[in-house]
Amino acid sequence: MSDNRFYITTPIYYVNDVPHIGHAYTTLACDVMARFMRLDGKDVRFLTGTDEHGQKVEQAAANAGMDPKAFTDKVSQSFRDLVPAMGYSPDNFIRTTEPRHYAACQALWNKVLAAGDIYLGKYAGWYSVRDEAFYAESETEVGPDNKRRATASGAEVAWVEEPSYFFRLSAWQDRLLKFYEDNPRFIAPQSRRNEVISFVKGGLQDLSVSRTTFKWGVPVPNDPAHIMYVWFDALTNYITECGYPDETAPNWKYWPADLHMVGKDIVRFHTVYWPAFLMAAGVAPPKRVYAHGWWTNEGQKISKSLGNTIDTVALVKEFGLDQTRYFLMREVPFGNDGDFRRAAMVQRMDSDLANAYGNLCQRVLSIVAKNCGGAVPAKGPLTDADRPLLDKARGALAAVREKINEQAFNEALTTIWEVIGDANRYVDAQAPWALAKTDPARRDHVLWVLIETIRRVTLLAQPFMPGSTARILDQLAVPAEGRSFAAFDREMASGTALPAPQGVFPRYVDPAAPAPAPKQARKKA
RNA sequence: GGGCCCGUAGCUCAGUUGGUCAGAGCGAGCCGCUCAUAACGGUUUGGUCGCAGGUUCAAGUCCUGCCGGGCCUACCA
Repeated sequence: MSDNRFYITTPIYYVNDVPHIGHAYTTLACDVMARFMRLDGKDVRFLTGTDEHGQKVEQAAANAGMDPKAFTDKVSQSFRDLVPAMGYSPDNFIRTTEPRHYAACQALWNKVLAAGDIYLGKYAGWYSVRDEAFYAESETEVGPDNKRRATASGAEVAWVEEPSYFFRLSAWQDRLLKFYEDNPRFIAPQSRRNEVISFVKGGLQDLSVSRTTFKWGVPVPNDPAHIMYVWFDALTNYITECGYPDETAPNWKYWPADLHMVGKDIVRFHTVYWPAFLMAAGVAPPKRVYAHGWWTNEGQKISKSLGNTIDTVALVKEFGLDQTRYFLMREVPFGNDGDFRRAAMVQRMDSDLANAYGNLCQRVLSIVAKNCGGAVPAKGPLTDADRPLLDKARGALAAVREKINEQAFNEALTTIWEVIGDANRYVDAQAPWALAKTDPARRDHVLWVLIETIRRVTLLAQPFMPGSTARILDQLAVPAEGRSFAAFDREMASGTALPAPQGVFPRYVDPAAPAPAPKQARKKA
């Protein structure tokens, strides 16, 4: 709709899971987007939440001797706790157990039904409770214990026959392909887009969208023996938030979403089923779905059975919040799988943050504090030595914005750090400590250029590291209203009093031994 | 079986539509500086651009085959 609005969502997380780096990563990417867009003057809506329905939850609640709602109230808390722990800034945290969500699901269902794209049939097949999915017989195999399991997931399956409502997905193949073609940005990255198109071209089968084997979910209108398929329920949260079906609701202005951020495992639900549901109901599909990759841990796949899951909160505790956020966004080209290595984490923390950025701030600010009376020094005439640095800093906003619009977070950070690198080189080349004796006015001017450059890169780094950058901006005496991108070109005013500088990015301190790390720590693995 | 992606310096990766494309960062060695969080800067580090062919005046950059890694999907059953 209005290009001044920006609506971004995380998937809603299944409460039966324990939060891990996958959840944290998806939400972090959204948080960076949301913060950037807010700073860039957009009217942002950033939504995250939890998916609380389904047979697994029903069973888990029963096992715990609890009512499902009470149970989900409890287990969803760990996801809500992640918000402050990771510094996320969602505008709302939605839960599928909210009454308004039931209303939205049922309204969407009725629309699709009225359009003739939902019909009652019968489903028979091998069903896995754990996977919440039906499998073709060929997708299962009988193990030595005589139990049949899904080949892909290893989950036990049972033969189930039940009446079921179906979504007429088979009728949407051509319209979906047309939609993909007309909206080349809809699926990202490109490789995922290729996969989805290839999948849809391979033919689509009607989709079972209701279950009668359990109760914990949204009842099908006028046929409460049926509970809606979890994905029909879950995906709808994105429009529930906007007030659906009330298209006069205050939040409806945010729809269609600008970006659904998802992990690569749930691309299909978001790029095939979801736009088909919406188009069937006469609702505009979202503008873009970005499927990011997975993390491995020191080169190994992460799995619960291996016990090598990564607890992001523990990372924050050891390395710091902004350091962790920076690493996750910087280390890997967004969209690719990434490998978490402690050595790399420490490397980033020390080289990029402490040495390059933190030390730049510290060295410049301490010269200013000692030589310029603790105030922003006087700007003098610009020379050819100053212009390349200042020009690059000035151009960085547009460059970073371009990267952010493509979710190229690592490239956005690279762009910022190029300026930081140039600034460090500029310090050495200009040697303000030498100028102190020969040309104090020039010295002041050089320091002004540096402070101005630090201000700009720090403004741009805010979405990634909100806490640390706020502290640096405090040290630059940049007022709150000077921290949005609207103020990007508002230069530092000479004479402004500055507080005493303080280090913001410490180097990593090994809590164990003071012994230096072995030099060739990672030769082979 | 079909499809998609990838394999470039020790490590992580950039390399548009073929012709300074053989690069960056990190690590390591050497040198310099001293404002700073022993931080910063300069410089070096000599990679058959997975392998083998082909197209072209010219190919990491296009084509074919092969090897290796990842992913989507199908089926044999």
